[in-house]
Amino acid sequence: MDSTAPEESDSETAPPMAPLSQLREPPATKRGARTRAALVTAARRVFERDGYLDARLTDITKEARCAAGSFYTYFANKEEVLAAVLLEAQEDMLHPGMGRVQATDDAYAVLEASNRAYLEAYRRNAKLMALLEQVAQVEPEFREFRRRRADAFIRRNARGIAELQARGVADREVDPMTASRALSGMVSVMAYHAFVAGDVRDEGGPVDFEALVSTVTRLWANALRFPGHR
Amino acid sequence: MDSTAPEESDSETAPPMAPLSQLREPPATKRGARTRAALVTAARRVFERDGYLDARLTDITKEARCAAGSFYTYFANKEEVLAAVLLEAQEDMLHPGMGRVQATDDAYAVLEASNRAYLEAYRRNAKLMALLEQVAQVEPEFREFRRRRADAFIRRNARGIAELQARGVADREVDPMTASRALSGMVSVMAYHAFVAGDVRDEGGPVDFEALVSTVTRLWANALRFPGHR
Amino acid sequence: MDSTAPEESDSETAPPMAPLSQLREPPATKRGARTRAALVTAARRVFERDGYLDARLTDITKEARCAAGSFYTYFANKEEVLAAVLLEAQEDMLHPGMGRVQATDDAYAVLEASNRAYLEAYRRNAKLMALLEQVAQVEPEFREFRRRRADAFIRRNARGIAELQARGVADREVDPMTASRALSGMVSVMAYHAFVAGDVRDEGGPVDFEALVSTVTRLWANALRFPGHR
Amino acid sequence: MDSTAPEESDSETAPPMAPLSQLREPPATKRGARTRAALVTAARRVFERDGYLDARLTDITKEARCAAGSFYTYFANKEEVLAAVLLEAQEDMLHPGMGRVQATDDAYAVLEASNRAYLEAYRRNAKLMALLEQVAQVEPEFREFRRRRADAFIRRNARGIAELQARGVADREVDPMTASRALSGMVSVMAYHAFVAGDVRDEGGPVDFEALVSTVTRLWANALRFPGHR
DNA sequence: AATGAATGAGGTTTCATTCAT
DNA sequence: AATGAATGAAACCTCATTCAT
Repeated sequence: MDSTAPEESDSETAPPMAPLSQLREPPATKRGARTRAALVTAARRVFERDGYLDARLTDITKEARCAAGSFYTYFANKEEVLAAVLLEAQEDMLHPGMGRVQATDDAYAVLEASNRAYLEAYRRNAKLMALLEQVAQVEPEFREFRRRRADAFIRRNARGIAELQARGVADREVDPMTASRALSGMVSVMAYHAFVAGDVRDEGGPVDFEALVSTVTRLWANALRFPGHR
Repeated sequence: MDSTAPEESDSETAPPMAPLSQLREPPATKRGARTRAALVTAARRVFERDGYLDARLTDITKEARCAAGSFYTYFANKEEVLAAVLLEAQEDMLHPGMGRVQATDDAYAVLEASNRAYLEAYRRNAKLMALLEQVAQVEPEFREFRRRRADAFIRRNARGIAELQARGVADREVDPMTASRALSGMVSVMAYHAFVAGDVRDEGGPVDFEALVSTVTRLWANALRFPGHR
Repeated sequence: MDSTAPEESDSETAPPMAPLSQLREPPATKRGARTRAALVTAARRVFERDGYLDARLTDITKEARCAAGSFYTYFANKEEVLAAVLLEAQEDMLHPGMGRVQATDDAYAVLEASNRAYLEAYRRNAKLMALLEQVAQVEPEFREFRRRRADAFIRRNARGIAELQARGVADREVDPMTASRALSGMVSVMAYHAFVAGDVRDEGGPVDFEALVSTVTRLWANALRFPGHR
Repeated sequence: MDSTAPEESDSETAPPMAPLSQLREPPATKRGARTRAALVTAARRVFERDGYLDARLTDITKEARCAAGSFYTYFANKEEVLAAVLLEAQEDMLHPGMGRVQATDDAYAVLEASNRAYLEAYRRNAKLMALLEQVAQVEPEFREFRRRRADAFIRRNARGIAELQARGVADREVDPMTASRALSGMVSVMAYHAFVAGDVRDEGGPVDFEALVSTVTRLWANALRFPGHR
């Protein structure tokens, strides 16, 4: 089974990240490719530093060491660079690689591995996740993006839950999609709190990552009434 | 026990909503009070309609049928009216009244009532909650506000969990605060999805409120391993 | 003889402070008189604290503990209160009383006494003088006021110089008015530097008043070639 | 010796006009340089016409035939353009060139030449001097600018006085700095009266420049008791 | 006389986007 | 392709003055 995750979408089948993939054709020359890449990198840095709303296009071009006008050779506006930034990071954000435990039929172990993979990915991309949260509140296009990303996770986990129900491992009373939404949401909220909101908190040192994984997994397993663990 | 809830703050004891309570002295005359009230009402309407960022002060004064300058008789800026709007709605948002089941010792029933009360309050104030989510991404002052609001709920529920653990009704392996954060977060995510994000969803009709309450309650109870229910 | 002074006017004969004397009739009731007085006092305090330009009418009414509207019962605008403030202080600013040495024919002693009186008056009213300098740069009406005030001093001193020339005590080569303008200006510049600009200076402690008087007097006497002193 | 002058600053060694020299990097292109220059010229014209306070930024851009926003490409605000205006005129205001009489040891002739040079420079820049007086009353930064400018003159003259004292040509009883402040101030007051205040005066025709120079020089020489001149 | 709320004109400032070089 | 200056719409905010109680 495949667990976790919050308010996002895009399974492997669905047209991935639809609205954001409408990018113009890639630069023809090498120099063009270099400039474009510099802009994307710069944009990510500026967005993560200043937030989407406070980021000015000139900040980005300045950071990329190119002229203000050059921006428009590659992007139509701020939204479009952000799309490029997210697209570039998408791979890592979407597919929290977890090959290891796949081969077992210990549902609990699989769940735990899955949660760990999700949380690690979240931690790795914390600033980007924070950015996405912000943008989603402001730009409908990205609200949709976030929704699809979340949905992808939720569906995946729902499939896992349904499977476990079939195997008699999970409580059959709950609707798999609803349960998945609730539990995936639970994990994503914890991730947000630990890696985004927690960043700025003075209280408490850094989050105990393993404790987080195990608490979340335990609650999830309990919620589905996994049999006889612990 | 007293359950549920997401990213909010301020118990009955703590200085309620600290940063927002720094209000200037109330208007001295009746007319002043009327104008101020009109502005707050107008602001709420405009904020809910256009969002915080797109709301222009002149829209608010226009809606309140007063001159642009009058705004500044009562508020220093957009933030301050929003504070007033939230303050006015605070009562209802903070204390999802649930007197009924208090007297029972049936933990499950109390939990369910508590969740229902929370979700009802969320639904009643859905637009405001959406607004708060948006503003929290943009204005640190309101991020703090949201955090305190969430914390209040989380603490309250953590106390409930600890109590149940003491009575042997809840799983003693989990840290009450962490579990509360996870489960309260789970409920708030569901509420957000149902009443905020769901508003704009085309798919699916209106959310089945009772199903929501019972699913959430069941997962919560399971997660804490309430004994032998259902 | 009667010395000193800067760029101002109003002798005893000329229509004193013409543009400022157009005040409305005094308040009829006792209460009115009290309010008006409070406003003038408050205005002086606010002007001296914030400067003329930064002083807001509401600051003045607040300081006077009365309503904004009440201001217009007594004054048409900011200029008019300032006129009232200056008028009230005029006596002391214009007639640096110096009776003592009058009876002597020692020109040097008279000159010194006169300078001392002028400088003492300037020091006493330093904040008001600073205010006047500021306003004169901004409001033509008060530029004129300052000019008349200066002229009065200059004319008075010019008469003194002419007299001394007649008695053979002062250099006959210079035009009394021009010399008076130059030397009176010299004293006023020193006063401004010592009591206005000097206020904010960190360097040097407070000005040595007596040294100031004697230097200024010596230069003045020398300039007119008073015979054989010192 | 090197005489004259009032409220000014910055000798050849000191960091010249400190607070105003914090300029951003100059425009990179020719067009940029042209626009910037047009703005400075326009600003000077508008300031001299309307005064600093009444000058609106839009007046300046209109006068410079460019868009309102273009202003901010080169200046952050009104203060900054004024700084540019003053900086551009500084050379002429600060170094009233007078090479001619340098080679003589006739102290009186040198003094007279120095005074003439100062007064000529003042007259040439009369409108700017008036502007500086106004701004100094309003913007602390420019008050400081004026102070430094004056100080430079005063120090220069003080050195001259000290030298003459050493040569036995000037009265040794007075402190050179104080005397310089007084006499330099005297000259600047006369200049202000003749070229700034006098502009708007109806009475009297244009000032007799040579009479002004000679009166001021005579009083100055007398004040320091230059021996047996005439 | 006093009160204090209401008014509204108008300047400043920002910054995404365009465009001439 | 790159440059960087020019554009201008739009929103905020101030505060002297008026006016209804």
